[in-house]
Amino acid sequence: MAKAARDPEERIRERNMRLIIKAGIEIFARKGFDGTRIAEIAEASGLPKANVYYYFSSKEEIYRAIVAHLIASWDDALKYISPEREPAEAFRLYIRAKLDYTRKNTAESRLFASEIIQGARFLKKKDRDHMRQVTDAHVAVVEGWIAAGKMLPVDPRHLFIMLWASTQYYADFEPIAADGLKKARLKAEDYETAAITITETILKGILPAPMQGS
Amino acid sequence: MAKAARDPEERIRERNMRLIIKAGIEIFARKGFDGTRIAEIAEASGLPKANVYYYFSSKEEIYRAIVAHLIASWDDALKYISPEREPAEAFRLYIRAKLDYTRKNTAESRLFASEIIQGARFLKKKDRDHMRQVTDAHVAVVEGWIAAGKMLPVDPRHLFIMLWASTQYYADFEPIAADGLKKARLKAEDYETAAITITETILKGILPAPMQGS
DNA sequence: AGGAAAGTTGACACTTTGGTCAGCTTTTGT
DNA sequence: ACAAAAGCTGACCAAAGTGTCAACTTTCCT
Repeated sequence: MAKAARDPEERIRERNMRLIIKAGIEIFARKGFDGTRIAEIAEASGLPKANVYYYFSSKEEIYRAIVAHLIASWDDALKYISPEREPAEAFRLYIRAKLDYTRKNTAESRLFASEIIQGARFLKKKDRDHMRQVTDAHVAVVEGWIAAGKMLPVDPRHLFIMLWASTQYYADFEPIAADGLKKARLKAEDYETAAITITETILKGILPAPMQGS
Repeated sequence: MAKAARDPEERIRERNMRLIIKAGIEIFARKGFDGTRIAEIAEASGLPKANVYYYFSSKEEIYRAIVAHLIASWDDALKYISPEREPAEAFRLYIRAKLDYTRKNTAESRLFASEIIQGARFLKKKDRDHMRQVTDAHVAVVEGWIAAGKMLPVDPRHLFIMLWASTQYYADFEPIAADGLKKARLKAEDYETAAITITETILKGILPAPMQGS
């Protein structure tokens, strides 16, 4: 009897939890875990504080729910790095996808950055293992390409770090990026130019020089 | 009479302020502005809380003192990007200097990152203008190199962002960088490999292909 | 030596915060 | 229609936070 549940039309719960999570992402991203007040999340989601506590039993629970959700998106862009593809195409797509994600999910990206800077206190070992595994798999693909002579011998792990760094910077450090580009705020076209610059530069850096005898 | 001061041997004041600032950098970096408690800074610096308030009248004053100090170091590595140098040499030195700084001043680097992610609330207009000016000057140098055919036509502003991003990532996001490299913690040698990979990749990406007639 | 300036600090006042709860209203299945 | 389940919330703590202060000790200059 403890199991019985009300499946159909569980809309209220869903909607309110979504509101809370959404507000939480925004505020946790800007204030970090310790700096975030639940009252603020409540206000931002238009619910009384006690109502927030009706759905989540603590601040940590809200935060964990969000972080857990973020991990899932780690893999998404990496899927383009697959052995059947040519390296040039693969990296081109990867860079675009990553920039696209950060542009459209600025708050999530910042929240993740914030969590890491603050010492990755809420990243469970399981999550980190998962990320490591995914990375390992893609490192292997790159090593394959290098062995096949399709890429210059670059350290694949540092290469991935360069890509993560370059693609996240625009969203995570927008004030600095915008200042650097002499814009008030970043727009889609800036991300477009970024994609082109990063792609061209990195590709020239890792692909064998074209038309060259041995 | 308000001017009279005790110049010689003002050691106590200096020493205690240094202790407070040092502890503050560490804790602000990890917790952000809102997340930091003064009691924590007091404990970390070995002083009673009331003594901290004897030197600084508020949390914000400590924070501002630290941020102001950080701005000064923004220029340091950029000095290598100077017109008399060859681009290859300039970028090589710049990348090394920046990585070196972040490795040796991890907490400062993270504090700065944290401040930006949290919306650059305490970066004064004056500071941002200064950073912008410094950037502009170096963009001009790169444009000069491009005009002289010493570099491929890259968007200089996005290029600088790539460099900032790649060189800061290791310190700011150490947990992820370490996982990516399959290490428990980053050591000097990892920064060394990073310097090599970044330098080689970027240089190939921005320098004209060697030995090529038109 | 001795008085003034600088430094120190436990205790206190006041505010904010995370989290609880009892009782209310709404929704839902029958 | 109606009772049970789900949802809602104002009012309330205890704990933790920021900042103050009056009284004490140390350091410094002459």
